[in-house]
Amino acid sequence: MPAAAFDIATSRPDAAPEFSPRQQVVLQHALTLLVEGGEKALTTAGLARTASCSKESLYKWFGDRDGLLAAVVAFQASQVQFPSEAGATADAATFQAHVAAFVEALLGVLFSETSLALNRLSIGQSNTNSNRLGQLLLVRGKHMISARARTMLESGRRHGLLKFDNAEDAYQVLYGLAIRDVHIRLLLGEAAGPAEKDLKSQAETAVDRFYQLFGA
Amino acid sequence: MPAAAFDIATSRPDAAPEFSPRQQVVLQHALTLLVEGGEKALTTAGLARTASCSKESLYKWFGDRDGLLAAVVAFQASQVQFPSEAGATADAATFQAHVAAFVEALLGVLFSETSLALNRLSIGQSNTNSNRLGQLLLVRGKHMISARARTMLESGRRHGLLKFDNAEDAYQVLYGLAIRDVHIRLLLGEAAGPAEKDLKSQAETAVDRFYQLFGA
DNA sequence: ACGCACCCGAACCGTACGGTACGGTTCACC
DNA sequence: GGTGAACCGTACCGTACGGTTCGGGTGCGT
Repeated sequence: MPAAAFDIATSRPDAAPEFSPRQQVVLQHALTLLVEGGEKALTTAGLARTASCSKESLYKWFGDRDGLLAAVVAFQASQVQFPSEAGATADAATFQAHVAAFVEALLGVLFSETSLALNRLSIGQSNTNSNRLGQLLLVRGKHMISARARTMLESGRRHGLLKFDNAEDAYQVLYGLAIRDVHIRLLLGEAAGPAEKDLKSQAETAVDRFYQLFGA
Repeated sequence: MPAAAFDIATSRPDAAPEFSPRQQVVLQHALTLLVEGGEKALTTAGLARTASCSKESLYKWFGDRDGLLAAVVAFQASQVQFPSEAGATADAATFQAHVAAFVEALLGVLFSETSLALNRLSIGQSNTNSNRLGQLLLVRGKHMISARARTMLESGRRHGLLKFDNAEDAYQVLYGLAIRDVHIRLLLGEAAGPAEKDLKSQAETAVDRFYQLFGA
């Protein structure tokens, strides 16, 4: 049992695991394979060949195939960055624009091929392995974003720009207005239409409707 | 090549395939296996044992494993029934109640373990096999429901109860308000909380908000 | 120069599973 | 009673893939 294997069970869910540069390169290759061909395309032999490393190293670094998958998810989650929200509540218009920018970033992440591939992977594994991947994606992805969104919305409420009882509830409505059923359709393999590619107007429409419901 | 094999490629997507009673029993067993253990739990040998049939029959009926999976999806889609909407636009209150009932039924379907298992299956396969399963689920499931919803909303508009430009757009908003991110969280394996199990109040809240946006 | 840590590439093993073949049984129909 | 279709159970085959082992190579500290 190699001591350096990536074991998500023992690592804090909110702790950023540190991968060596070499390992990050390999994980990036794994991600590419995953985006191109789905889970069954990511075999240990195939990854070793693509990334020009040995299977022995893969097993030393990640323990087993599940550890590799978990590492891929954790690695990609650590790559996603949202725009800062410093001093975004100067006035009503800039705050609304800030919310729209947040939603646009959210759409950009969720509709990207990378995110779709990882969601497909986690969903496909969600009824096995005591569901480590799904939990990982939720904790490192969705819950992080949700927390960011809640603080943003709370800030708007404190400044008298929004009115709601429950920030989580308000965020879920914003999410629903923005994502609608596009996410699940993309996950199922439907190609994105032109309207779905215009993230900016989708975000603005969603925020407009959100303000109709929760604007002060 | 058995002549009776279920081949989704040659069957019209909107045509209901006819499975013999014996085959339906087997497909029900397959569905059970799928709900309990996910895709990898549905092996041909396992299904043959569970359903007390021979693998030979499975291959004769469904061609190969992909055909079996497609048949399971088609079978379950044919089982889902929505409440009739006959004469539901008598007055404003009953129409709104009807919309709420529709949304509640939608939530009931999408949040059921069966639907979740089939969505997980289709999503997991969506980057292989030229994506037959995802297309099947979309055409036989989502698009059917979407068509039903659009006619319902159009009816409301004709009676002066709703106001919108694009019925598809309005439906997507209704969908987003109702589903929010609950579907994807359940797909990822998160357990449904008590609030998520109260379909009726979720539906009513969603319809209330929908009327704030699209009520005449 | 020596040893040690790390790693690559390839060969190897065990197993699970998709798919096929075959003998035996039931049952409908003539 | 005979015949053939459908089907069950089981044994079997080929292969793909997860995981292990081993020989050799490279660079670094002493």
